[in-house]
Amino acid sequence: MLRVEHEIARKILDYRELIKLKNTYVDVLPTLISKRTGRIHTSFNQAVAATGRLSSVNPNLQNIPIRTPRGQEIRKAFVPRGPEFLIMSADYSQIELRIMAAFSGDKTMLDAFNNGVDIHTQTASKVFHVGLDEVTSDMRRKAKTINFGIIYGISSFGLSQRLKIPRKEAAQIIEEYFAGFPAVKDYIDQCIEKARGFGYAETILGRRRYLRDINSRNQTDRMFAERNAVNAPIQGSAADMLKIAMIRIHEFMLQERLKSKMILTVHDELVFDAHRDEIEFLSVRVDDIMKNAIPMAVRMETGIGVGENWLLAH
DNA sequence: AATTTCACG
DNA sequence: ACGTACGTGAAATTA
Repeated sequence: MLRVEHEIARKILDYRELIKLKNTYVDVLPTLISKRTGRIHTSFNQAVAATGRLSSVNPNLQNIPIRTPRGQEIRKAFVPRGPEFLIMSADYSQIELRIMAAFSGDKTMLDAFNNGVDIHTQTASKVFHVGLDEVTSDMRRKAKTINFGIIYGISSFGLSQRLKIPRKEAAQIIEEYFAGFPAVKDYIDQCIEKARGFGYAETILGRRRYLRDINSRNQTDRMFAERNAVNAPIQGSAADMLKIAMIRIHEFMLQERLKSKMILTVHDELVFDAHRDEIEFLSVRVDDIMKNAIPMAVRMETGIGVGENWLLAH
C-alpha cells in the first residue's frame, strides 16, 4: 500500500522534512556568517546553467525554504542590516508563461495576460470547457500543472502522473489545451524544427543552447533534446530579462547614490536590503525597469513586497 | 565517485 | 517496447 495517509508514511515524510531543513540549513548557515561582514555571502556561477540562468553556491541561496511552515521559519532569519532597513523583494509574475504567450503570439493567452485574467483560470476554462467564472479551485489547480507541463515539454504520461489520472485522460486534456491555444502548439513544433535545423535553441538575446541529441536515433535522448528545444528559449529569455534588469537597476542605484543594496537574485526575483526612506522611490524604479527590461508583445507584471524579513517581504 | 533525495525557481 | 516534465546545489547514502 502506498497510502501517504497511513500514520507511518506521514511520520517518515515529516521526519525527512525536519532532517532536511536541519542538516542543510539550520546547522550550516550560521557557521557561514562572515566574521568580517556579519553576513552570509554566496557566489554566483554565470556559466553553469545551460539555459543562461545564474546558479548560487557556497552556500546556495537560491533554494532557501519557503513552502512549509517550518521552512518559513528559516526564511525569516534573512533580515536587513539594521533598524533603518527593510527587505524588499521584487519578482516577475508568471514570467515564463508570459514569454510563451509573446513568442507564440497566441491570441487567447496574450489577451488573458494583457487584460489581467488569471492565466491558470484561463487555461482551466479552455481545457474543461467552462466559463471563466465557472472554474473551480480544483480545475485551476489542474490547469496550473498543465501550464507548467507546457513550459517543460509535456507528455501524456508525465501529466497523468502528476494529476494522478489515466494516461488517456491526460492525452485528452493536452489535446484540449492545444485546441484552446493553437498558436502555442505551432510554436512548440517550430521550436523543435528550428533546433533540428540549426542544432541549437536560442533565447531572445541570441544565447544558444546546443542540442547534440536533437536528431538522435535514440528516442529517449531525442525527446529530451526536443523538450530542451522548447524550454531553453523560454527559461533562458526569462534569465536574459532579469539580467538586463539587474544591470540597469545597479546603474540606477549607483547614480542615485542609494544606501539600499541589491543583495540577491533568485531566477525571477530580486532581493534588496532597502533603506526605509528609499523604499517608495526604489520600488517604483525597480518595478519600471523590470517590466521594461526587454520589450515583448505581452505586458510584464511584477510583485513587490517589503518586510522585516525575507518571508514577510513576499 | 555515483546515486538518491529534496530544497528552490 | 521504450521511458517521460525544465533548470539548479547540498547532504546523505550506496557502492
